[in-house]
This record gives sequence, C-alpha cells and structure tokens, in this order.
Amino acid sequence: MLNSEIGLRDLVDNPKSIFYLLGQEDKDELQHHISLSHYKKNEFIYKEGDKPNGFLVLIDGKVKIFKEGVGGREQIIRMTKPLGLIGYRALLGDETHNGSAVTLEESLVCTISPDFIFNRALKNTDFSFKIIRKLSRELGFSNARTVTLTQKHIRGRLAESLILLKDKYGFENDGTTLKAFLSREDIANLSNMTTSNAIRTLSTFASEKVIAIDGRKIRILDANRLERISKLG
Amino acid sequence: MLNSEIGLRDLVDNPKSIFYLLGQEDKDELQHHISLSHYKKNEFIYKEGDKPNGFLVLIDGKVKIFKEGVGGREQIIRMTKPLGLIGYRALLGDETHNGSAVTLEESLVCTISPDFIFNRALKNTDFSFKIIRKLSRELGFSNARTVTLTQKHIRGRLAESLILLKDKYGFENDGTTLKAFLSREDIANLSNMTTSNAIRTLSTFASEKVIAIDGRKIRILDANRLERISKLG
DNA sequence: TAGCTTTGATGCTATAAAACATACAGCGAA
DNA sequence: TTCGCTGTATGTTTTATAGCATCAAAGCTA
Repeated sequence: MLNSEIGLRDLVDNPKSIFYLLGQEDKDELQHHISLSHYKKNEFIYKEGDKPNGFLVLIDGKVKIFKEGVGGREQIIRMTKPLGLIGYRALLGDETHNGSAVTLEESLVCTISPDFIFNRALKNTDFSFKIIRKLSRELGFSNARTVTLTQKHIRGRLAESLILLKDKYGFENDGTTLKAFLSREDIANLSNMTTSNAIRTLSTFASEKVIAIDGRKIRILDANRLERISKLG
Repeated sequence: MLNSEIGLRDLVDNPKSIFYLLGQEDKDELQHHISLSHYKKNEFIYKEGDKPNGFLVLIDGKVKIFKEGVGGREQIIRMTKPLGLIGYRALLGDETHNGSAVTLEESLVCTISPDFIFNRALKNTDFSFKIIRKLSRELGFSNARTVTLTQKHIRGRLAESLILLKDKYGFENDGTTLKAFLSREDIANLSNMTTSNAIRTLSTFASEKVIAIDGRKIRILDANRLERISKLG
C-alpha cells in the first residue's frame, strides 16, 4: 500500500515540481491533460524502443531507468524519486525511448499529454528554460558518469554509487541507513560490475567499517572515507 | 591557413545553424553580440572548471571536448564540426565547464554573448525548442555512449569510434578515407583505451583488411564488417 | 510443512586489457 | 651533423575483474 508523502496535488503546488511555475490558467488546463497510473514493484513503465506516449512524472515510489548493453547486461542510467521526470528525454527529442523504466517499488506515475507539453507548457519561456536547465545538468551528469564508470576501479565505482543513492534518496531517521533497498544485482547494474563483485566489494567495505550491511539495508558509517574511495578511483 | 567552406555568414544564413530560424530583427541584433576568435592547432578554448563566458559556435576547424578522469587520463566526450556548438551545456545549465575544449586543427570560433542568448534567443520559443531537442538528443547519445564504452570490448569500442568519426566528418573524395586525422592518442581517448591498445587494434583491423592505415590517414575498406564488430561488442 | 526459487556470499580460474619495456622513424634545434 | 623529442609500433608481464561453480539463507507457493 502506498503511503505517499507526495500526492497528485504536488504536481502543481510543490515548488520542486517543474509545473510549479506555470500560471494558474495553465495549471487549470493541465488537469484536463493528465492521467494517473499505478504500478506494482518491478513493473515496466516503458521499454527501450517504445514510442513515448506522454510526459511522465513520478508521484510516488522509485523507478530505475536502464539500458541493455552487450549480451543483455543492463546499465542503470539514473533513478527517480517523487516529482522526478521519466522518459521526457525521448519525448522532447522526438525519439523512441533509449532505455527502459522499471519500478523498484510500488509506484504512482502521472502522464501528461504531449499536446499539453508542446502546445502549452513549452510556449511558456520560463518552463522551456527550466527544461533546458534540467537537460543541461543531466547531460553534464551523464558525461561525468561515462568517465567515472569507464575509468574508476571497482571500489571507486561502488563507492560512487552508494554516494549517488545517498544524494538521491537520503537517509532513514537514524541518519545512516540508506533510504533505498536495492538488490545486489541492481547495485551491480548501477556500478557497472557483476553481481558477484558488487557483493564481494560490499563485504569488503563492511569489513573495513566503511559501511554496515544487513540484508538490503546499507548503513554508511564513514561517509568521508567513502568519498575518498570514490575520488581515488 | 584556413580555407573555410563555412564562414561567419553561415551563422544566420545556413539552415544547419541553430540561429537560422531567428527573425530578421533578432539576426540583426545578433551581429552586435558576437566576436570571433582564431585558434591554432591544439589550443585550449576553455578548460574544465572554467566559467562559461559565452555561447560558442565553431565556424571552421575541428574541436574535441574531453573530460579528465582518474590519473589525468582523458576521455573524449564528443567532437565538433563547423556550425556545431561548443560549451553551451555549461552556459545553459548555469554550471562551470565539466570538460575541456581543444582544437584538433586550426579553428575559428564565434562567441555569442550570454545576454543575447538568455534575453533574446531563448525568448523565442522556436529557438528554445530547438535547443531542447538538441540537448535531448545529445543526452540520448551520451547515455548510449556510457553503455558501449563500459560494456563493449576493445575491438567493439574502436570500431564504434571509427564509425563515429565517419558519421561526424565523412570521407574524402575517394569515399573511403576518413576526413579526420587524429593522433593514435586521441583515437585511444575517444575509445576508452590506452594508446598502445589503439595502435595494436588498428593494426589488427588493418591486417584483417577492415581498414587501411597510412600514418594518420585511415581508410575504411569494409564498413559492414566494422559495423558488425561494433555491434557485436 | 516441504519443496522450489531467488538472493546473497565466497572461492577459483581464465582472460582482457593495462602497464611496462624497447625500438625506431621523423623532425626541429643546437 | 648529432641530439633530443614526439609519435608510432610491438613484445612481455602483471593485474583487475568477469565468469563460473558451489553453498547457505531467505522467501514463496503449493
């Protein structure tokens, strides 16, 4: 059962939403162009090669976007949290999806019609500008990822992924437990390594007291050290 | 000496230029916001960490954009041809440059003031939209690169790079010689491998009659086979 | 509950690619 | 001319990590 901190209302009310800056008239119009979909854990929202059918905003849950590579091996490109955008790149680029989106937990996704986006939202230069800024930053992130995933060694890549998870989802109330419970396979796919090596390296980090592991719960004990491992490569 | 096929005039006259769709009034105004810089081969246009000081368009020459990774090892993120944009991501994302730009040959670069871009061009929704489309596609490209550079084996990565060069710069009049004369080191940095391995693998391709090498001149003899090597990983 | 499947953990082996070493050709400077 | 310097080429060694096998524990389901 979803116990959402964020509801559909936040789509226009929450300053973190990209639609927050629209005028009231556009916000009212928006209501006529949205639909809401519910997904169970591990369900596909779209698949690589699909034609985008809308501008998607995650309302609640967690979603991974990944690409299939050589031999079907998947690389997680990014992960989304509530009010994050999904599949907008393909829609705005007028291309098919170049990655697949799968829920990591039960999720709520809001679909906004392409018509509203292209004929209404993007006519607003503030909105366009916000999209441009978002795309620019994500491109910067992607370029940086390309370099770290190719050049860092396995420990550095794993450390970077853990920091990424921390930055994206934050901690539980205890201030150390990551608020994301991924399988070892997903952690591996995020870090460009095999599942075995993800497990092995997590164990090593635990034995070095950098993290503590309890099933899928990961506690970061020494964030500075983790940062150093990541920087060092 | 530059013998440019493309001149400053093309900035507004050439349909391939991003400024082509501006209205005449904006085009006239643009003239007051540009300056032209000349660079010799292997000169820095900007460095990683620099604050962007304008929206740059390559008028003539070739430029590589690369990021420094672990131990100063460089990864070429992309390359530009005339009328291509340079460093626009950082400007539009309001960030510092996350990569460096260096000329591969003598080049001419046009700088457009941020003021014109933000207060004039981006107020035009068609222009904004074109930028959005460009960023979206480049982001798709970057994501795809991340996967291939991490997952493909050395032969696949090199084959992909050669195809990339072909797609970007095309062939000489003979229809087989790549119109880009990179050092082995640059080819290696484009393909995420060491210089030794780039040289070795190029030699192997040559012995397999997939390509022919004569110094920096590379002729693609069997494009289909190259494509297969790239796809196979 | 038992049996099946999935996930996590660990050791071993094979191998791709980096690192290192060396050689040589071309080129500009002294 | 000789001396370095840079770029290219190639052989050898070392190392990181993928791949595989095995086992334990947990979770599911019939």
